[in-house]
Amino acid sequence: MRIKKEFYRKGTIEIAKDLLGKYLVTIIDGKKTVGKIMETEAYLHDDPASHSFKGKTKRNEPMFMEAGKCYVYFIYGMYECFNVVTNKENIGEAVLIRVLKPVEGIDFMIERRGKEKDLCNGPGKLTISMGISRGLNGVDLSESDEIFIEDRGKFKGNIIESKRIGISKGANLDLRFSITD
DNA sequence: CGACCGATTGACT
DNA sequence: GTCAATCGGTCGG
Repeated sequence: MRIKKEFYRKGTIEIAKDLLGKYLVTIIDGKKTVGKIMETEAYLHDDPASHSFKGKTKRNEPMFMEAGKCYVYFIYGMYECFNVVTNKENIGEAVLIRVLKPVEGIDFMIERRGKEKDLCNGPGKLTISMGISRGLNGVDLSESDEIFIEDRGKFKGNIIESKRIGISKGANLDLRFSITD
């Protein structure tokens, strides 16, 4: 069932861990796709690597909205990355979804990606496969019919903590969380 | 206004 | 392993 608003009212790191094993669902253009969340990364307000570090701007404004909203940003001129906004309004924190395991609508993912491999194993890839774009910025995950997260229960396993990758600024804190299948 | 650069990816050595 | 692609946000003049 769909995760309720209360889920997002916890600490950012706790949410980053709790999102593992949950299912991200999008219904864009009537095409339903579902992916199991396999890897996340936490971005905190006092973190030099976070977009929110230097305060609110036009770009990162969704990060400062209430918990449970979407933050989608455009990066490197060609990719978009999907985040779940956390913490209270006016505190810019979020959890980046890095890796999904395709579960439903795989044909739609292949159609959007134009290839059959590597559909969701990276933050820029999963947004393409799931049909996520900047138009979803500020959308509430507990209310939208286009994008939401489901808890299908049953996940049990070890959470692996590791250093974040692909960033130049900031300490290599253990803010990256993943599970195996 | 111009210059720089990024929470990435894919192609290539 | 290396590196170019590509463009909106941000910052300095």
